[in-house]
Amino acid sequence: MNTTTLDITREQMEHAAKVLKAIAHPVKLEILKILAAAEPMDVTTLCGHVGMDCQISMMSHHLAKMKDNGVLTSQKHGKQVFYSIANRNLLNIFNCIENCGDA
Amino acid sequence: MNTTTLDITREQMEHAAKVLKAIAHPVKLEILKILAAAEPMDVTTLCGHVGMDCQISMMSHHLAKMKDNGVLTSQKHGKQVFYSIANRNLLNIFNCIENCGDA
DNA sequence: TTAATATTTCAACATTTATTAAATTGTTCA
DNA sequence: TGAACAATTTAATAAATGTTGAAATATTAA
Repeated sequence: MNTTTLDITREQMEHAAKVLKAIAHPVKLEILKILAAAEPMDVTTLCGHVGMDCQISMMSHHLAKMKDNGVLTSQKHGKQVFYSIANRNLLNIFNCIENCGDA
Repeated sequence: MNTTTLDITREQMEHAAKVLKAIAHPVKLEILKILAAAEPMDVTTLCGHVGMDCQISMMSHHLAKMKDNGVLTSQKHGKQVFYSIANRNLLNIFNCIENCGDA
């Protein structure tokens, strides 16, 4: 029997669930991927990278939720708002997921 | 400017989003944590470990969803159904999240 | 075969999330 | 000032999730 003791409190669990919810969406993962390659980036440019089915309002909603949950940060320069990844350690989730694809 | 190119297709992204959705919930993360320490485990025992607010029907729903998305596997022995983690690589998500807490 | 136990399924409902368009705010520049 | 642009907010609606209790299914044991 394989075992691993994870030392995580219930509160940490609640927090983790919020963070995961904030990124558990194809477009939101795409946003992370794009920012991983080139951050910071403004909303309109980001929307262009995501693809033709991207609407600026939807993008703004996604970004706001990710920012609310501490996944992203933002900085305003003139008319534009530039988003960045708050903690790039989170990007390890992609490795983790790639290795779990063929379960 | 920090950059990292992630080689992940849109399809992988869709899949990843499904997996993340399947675990982005405090109780579901708790289930993973418990199974990480002692798998396989039957539904009733699992429910006992989760705590007083656990109802067997709710547990069953959570387990079904996680199984549907390839996170868990199950095996029936007599009256009981024992659940296991399909791919323990997924547990790295916990490390990843612990390090991202203080963003 | 009936009773007891373990789990799933069903059905109803409340809550949350996603999507879209329109209205609003804030900034720059002519 | 006011036109143009970037982004957010609001509001309406659709879709997905979470929760609960009751009923149904399956297995074992009496």
